Amino acid sequence: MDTTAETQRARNTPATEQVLGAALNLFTEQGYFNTSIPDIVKASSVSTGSIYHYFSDKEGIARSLYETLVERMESNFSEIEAAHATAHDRCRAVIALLFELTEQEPAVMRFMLFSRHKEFIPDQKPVCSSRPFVQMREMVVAGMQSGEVREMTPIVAASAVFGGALRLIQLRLDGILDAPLPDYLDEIWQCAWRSVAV
Amino acid sequence: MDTTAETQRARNTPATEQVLGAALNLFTEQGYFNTSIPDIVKASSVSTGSIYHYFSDKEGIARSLYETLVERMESNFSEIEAAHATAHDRCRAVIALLFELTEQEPAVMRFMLFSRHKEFIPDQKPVCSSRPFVQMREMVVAGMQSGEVREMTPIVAASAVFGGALRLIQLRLDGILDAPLPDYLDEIWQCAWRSVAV
DNA sequence: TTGACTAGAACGAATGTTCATTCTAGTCTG
DNA sequence: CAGACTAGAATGAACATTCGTTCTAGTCAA
Repeated sequence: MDTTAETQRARNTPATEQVLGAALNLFTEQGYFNTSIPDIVKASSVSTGSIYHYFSDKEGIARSLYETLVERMESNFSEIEAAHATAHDRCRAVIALLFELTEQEPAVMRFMLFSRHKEFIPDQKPVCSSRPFVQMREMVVAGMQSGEVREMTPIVAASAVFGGALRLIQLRLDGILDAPLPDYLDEIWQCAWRSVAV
Repeated sequence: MDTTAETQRARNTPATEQVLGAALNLFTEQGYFNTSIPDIVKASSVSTGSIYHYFSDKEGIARSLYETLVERMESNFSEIEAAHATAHDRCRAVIALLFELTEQEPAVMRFMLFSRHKEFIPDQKPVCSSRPFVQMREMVVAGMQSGEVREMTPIVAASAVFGGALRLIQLRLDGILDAPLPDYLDEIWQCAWRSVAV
């Protein structure tokens, strides 16, 4: 009720989109702390004054960005849950989506998965406890209940299923993997599923 | 020859140890950019002047820390390679070691695995291409050559083997896992190995 | 043994710069 | 013309780094 969440303005004007887009790129290329407001001004062609008109402060830009992207991921995952019935299909679809997103919008992925949000959005829980990650774990647990996935500590199972894929995403974003991720989808998925299937 | 690497001083005086220890804690607790030199002065009981006597600058502290820890990990892994003959045993030992280290010295692990070094040590390759990670991949490849591990893209195999464990480490450091990691060693190792064994 | 001399180490106040944020003034638009 | 929006100069605080000085311990000459 008295949380800072209410402070959020940031409607979807072209200006805010400009700012969020520029901030996303700068934050992921150089890091949040190496990005100054003047940098964002230059990259977005939106003036200091306007930025502070739409956002409470620099942190507010990051918060707004983060919330938007988490929501997007959340609804992506919900669609997947609706479109597929089995844990097998759902988990595979999640990995396929993450792989494609990484190729299409690396900055989004970098910001979501591999930023230390805590450092610049102080009152933020780690990504791992954000809704999308919870959804991923729920998919695995559902598979355990339906008998597709062997009985074991749920979070360990989830780590086994998604760990390899997340690792590949990191390697790809770090430039260690040359081929696009979807090329590896079948291979890593076979490993992932074999590791937990009954 | 003209690289900055030579500039490194930082012998092992008590003072430098103090500074490195304090920096490790502060960097991992609050992040590099949220840590000021005065913070380090307070936490280490070493004066500003002395810090600049031993280290070229703030970045130099981080560099020194990083290099020390990478070397340590490197030699740990070499010992493991010497002590075990099969890919199976080596990889398992690596995970066991990482799990124990995470419990014993979480800050070390956090700094090594989950900091965005690029952001504060500009000329640093991503961790994933540091020696220890290469060693991990080599272990898997060796296993493929010896017939223990099924034929597949090496880096995908390595991700499958270590991905789950690394994920658990992250979850543990983020406070999502309550039990100490070694409790999960058998379970995750079974998954990991099953995912790539012939 | 003493006292002069030296060099490295330690100190923390002073400096200059960077940067988030604020302010004042101006410009559209309904 | 009123209110939302834009603009960019001005402000002030925080910070990394420098500098002049002091301290400590070792060396050596007499």
